[in-house]
Amino acid sequence: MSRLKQISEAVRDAGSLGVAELASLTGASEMTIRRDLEVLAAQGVLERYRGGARSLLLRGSEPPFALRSDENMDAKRRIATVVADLIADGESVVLDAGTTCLEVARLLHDRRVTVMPLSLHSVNALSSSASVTLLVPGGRPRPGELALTGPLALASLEALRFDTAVIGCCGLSAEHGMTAFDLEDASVKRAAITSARRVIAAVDASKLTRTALAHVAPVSSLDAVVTDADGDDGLAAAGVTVVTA
Amino acid sequence: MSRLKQISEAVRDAGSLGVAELASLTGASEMTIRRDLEVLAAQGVLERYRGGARSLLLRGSEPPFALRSDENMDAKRRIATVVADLIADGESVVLDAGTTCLEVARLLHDRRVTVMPLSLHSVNALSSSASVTLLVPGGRPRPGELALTGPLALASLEALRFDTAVIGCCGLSAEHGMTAFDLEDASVKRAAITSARRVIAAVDASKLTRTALAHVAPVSSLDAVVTDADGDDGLAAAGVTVVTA
DNA sequence: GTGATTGAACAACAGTGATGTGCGAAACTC
DNA sequence: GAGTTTCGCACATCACTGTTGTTCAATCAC
Repeated sequence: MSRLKQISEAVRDAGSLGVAELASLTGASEMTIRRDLEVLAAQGVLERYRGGARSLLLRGSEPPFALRSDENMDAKRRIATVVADLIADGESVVLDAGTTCLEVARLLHDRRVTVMPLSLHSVNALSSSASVTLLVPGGRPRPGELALTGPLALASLEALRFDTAVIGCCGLSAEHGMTAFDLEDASVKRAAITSARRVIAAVDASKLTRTALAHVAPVSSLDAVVTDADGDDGLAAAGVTVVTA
Repeated sequence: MSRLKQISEAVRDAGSLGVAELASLTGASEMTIRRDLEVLAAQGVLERYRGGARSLLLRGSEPPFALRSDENMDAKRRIATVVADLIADGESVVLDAGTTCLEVARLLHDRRVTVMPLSLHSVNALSSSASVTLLVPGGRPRPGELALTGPLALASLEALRFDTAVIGCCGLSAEHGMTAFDLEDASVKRAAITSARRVIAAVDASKLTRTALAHVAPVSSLDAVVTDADGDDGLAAAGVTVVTA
């Protein structure tokens, strides 16, 4: 686990922590801790005060993109590989924001497909590709996540129809369906689902036990769920095709 | 001048050149030349054949973004500084693609403004800013340039109204007005001009003697031209405010 | 006022990317 | 098909960048 993540979790669990304590916890020098705290404060994870920092992470929110991006890489890669295999050459795909979908974008780099990513991270991953026809949706990028949201994003999605939507989410269960932490995100995901003929959810197993604030869609609107470990989560019983990577 | 640029010009001037000749010209090893030619071929600058490469640069087109980006940096920076000073805090700005406008984007990074850049390069330059309200237009990024074009881009521009448009161009003269190499680009620039109350052209002096294929707008639609050296180009006589950086 | 905390400057360090060399493989010429 | 050229992979080298730790003067909180 990266030191940044370690600090962010320690501060979140304790509410607030001093620089010296974090230094002895991580084994790094105090100067390094200060620099780390500065980075985390810029990401909105915590708030500096003289001598330490206090957590700003709400219970219902998720840690920022930079801290999630290198977590569970194995699972994400395996899920992304399966998703990429489900996509045929020539297809048009709308690709959700999030770290798992970013892995899918990387795997599509040399494929002959049309892709509209809903986050600038994926746009950047694909912008150097000669084989991908890249479409950028409009919108306002949310800081850190760089997910494109707002009226411009919705308008872009409404103007187009895709073969497949690849959607990540923050929570997925047979009972509550697909849920997201952010209301804006939820409406963009919904628009993406509406504008696609086939919907694939790419979800690591930790999300299958979780439910977030904003409802996106019922499981009945999903054509397939790709995940990394099978739990008895009731999805299959609800009639969804579950693929385990 | 970078070796890449040197190679690209040598091949363009000669039509085609061998690896060995390029190696002795640049002083680099043949292996390095091969790697460079691979890069340039990927950018569409030239075409490899066994033993050498043949130029693909048409006379009427411009060299790709990567080769222009570090040319005339001084002039671009000076122009960009003046342009940034013309923009007041709180303004909404639509920012054209191109290397000069990218410099403007960099200068706006810590300002309190709303910006819609028309190229992904500028989007990336601004996406880490906490003070800029960033709006991404939709569109299809042109390879290399990453300028957003097409119906999605036009729709994004039509949906919004800006205080100021900062436009770069490939040619500008009192007689032919503002011109661009690419037809798609021209229509995006036109839409940007239409959706802004004030139009600033950021143009280095080399463009003032040139005219490109696609007509964008007459000089009468420009409120100010910022350039780096004054020639007797007739712009001032045509009633345009010319600012020399 | 006093002691802890901070941030800037500098040095050491590891990681990354660019370049060159050697060699076997592929391709072109005759 | 033999000989020659060209190619690209693998590895060593080098410069550069980004990270970390140390020192010290300035700043802040009490």
